[in-house]
Amino acid sequence: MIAKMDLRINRKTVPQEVVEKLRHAILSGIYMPGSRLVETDLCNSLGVSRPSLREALRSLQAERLIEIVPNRGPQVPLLSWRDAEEIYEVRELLEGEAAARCAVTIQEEDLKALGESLEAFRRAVVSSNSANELVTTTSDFFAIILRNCGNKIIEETLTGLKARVNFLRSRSMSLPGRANKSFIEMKAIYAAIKIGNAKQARKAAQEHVAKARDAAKSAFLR
Amino acid sequence: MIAKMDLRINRKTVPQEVVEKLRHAILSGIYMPGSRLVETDLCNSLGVSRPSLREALRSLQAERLIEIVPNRGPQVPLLSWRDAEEIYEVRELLEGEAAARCAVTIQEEDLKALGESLEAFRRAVVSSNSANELVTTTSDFFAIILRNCGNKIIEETLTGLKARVNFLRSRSMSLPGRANKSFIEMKAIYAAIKIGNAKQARKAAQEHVAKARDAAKSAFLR
DNA sequence: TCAACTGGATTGTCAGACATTCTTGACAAT
DNA sequence: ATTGTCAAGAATGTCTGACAATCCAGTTGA
Repeated sequence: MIAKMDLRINRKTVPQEVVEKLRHAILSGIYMPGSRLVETDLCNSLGVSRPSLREALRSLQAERLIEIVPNRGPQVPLLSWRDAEEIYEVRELLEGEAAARCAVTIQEEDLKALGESLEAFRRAVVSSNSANELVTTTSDFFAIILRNCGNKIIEETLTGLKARVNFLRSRSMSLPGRANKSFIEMKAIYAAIKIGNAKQARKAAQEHVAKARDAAKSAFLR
Repeated sequence: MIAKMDLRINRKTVPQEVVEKLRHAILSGIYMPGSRLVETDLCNSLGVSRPSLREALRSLQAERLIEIVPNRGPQVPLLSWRDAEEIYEVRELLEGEAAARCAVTIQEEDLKALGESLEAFRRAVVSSNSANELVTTTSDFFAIILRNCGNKIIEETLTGLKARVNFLRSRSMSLPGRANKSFIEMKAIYAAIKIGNAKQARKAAQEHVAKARDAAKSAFLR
């Protein structure tokens, strides 16, 4: 069977590539929160000019992945617990909504992909060798829900929070037992979506976020 | 009485100023949706260099105020009705939440400001000389609610939608009778916040957004 | 009529330069 | 010992100018 071919040619511009590389670097913790990013150094290690780099930095700034203080340059922002709490509050609203919508609109094919990503997460939980694996599979699971919620604004908003959410996930997933509980909650979301029960899907998603927040709180404040 | 002094020194950088000017220009309709923005022209009229301008364009792109197609440059995006609908859906969720939170947390001083901005809107409705006045006063009213909702993410998200929301407002406010209905709805939101009733505030805000969507729909599809 | 081509317009990208501002360490004053 | 002042060095803010890559429209030729 031939997979859907992606005909989009994406010739990436230099700033776009820089954004992706830096985003990945920040997310994987190469640059510690609070640390400053020196333009000249970045230019050298990335092999791009300062104007291109600075365009990329502006994009990352808009994504809240970095802060740019005038005359001090860019730095990776620190995440306070209150910041994290606010993120969970918004997630509870929007991911609940997304799951509910998804339950009614998702197509067979994407439902299958959702099931597979849940299975991938399960495998990551039982093998539990890599914290990173837990985060990416969780992230994939919710990304599929977002793609199928039928509202681009919700999708964009939560995608914009992904960086920080994954950062929080990497902390809470390391708590003993959290990954497994997380799996049970996600299974409930999947089940509700599968039977097309919007109300139940919203509730399950909101509960998951609430539990995730509690876990993150203990991981954060230790 | 001495007003609260703002001690923040805000020395603005060139790109920041460009962002503000272009944002204002786009919002006030100087650049029509779909029209292209030519970098050289913008540089000349703004009196800045291309690198500075391009940094500003990246910020505006992240705000979804412009689209940048590689090798074609920036342009003001067209807003489809589906796009608008999605915005109203998110507003219903987030502005409802914001109003509810605001009802419990707002301080005396800001409540007063909220009342004043409602009064300013009323005056704009009765004089009804300027559509622009209706939009800015409405926008101010909700901006105060957002500032006091206690969640920066919600505030940022809805602020990011402000451009397009105001565009839609300018259309629907021109419908006969809409401005007045809008005032009644906003008065209900204010009343609920004033008595600190979160549930009622959420409901009023959601109802307002729903009505605004209906109005926008008829204005949009005519 | 339609395909191919060509020239101008526009964007993508870089290098280099200089003014401005911040940081830091040293040194003087209280 | 703490505070204040100052200078050097580092980093950012911003511009100019240049050239390659790409797109678009009008022209040419079949």
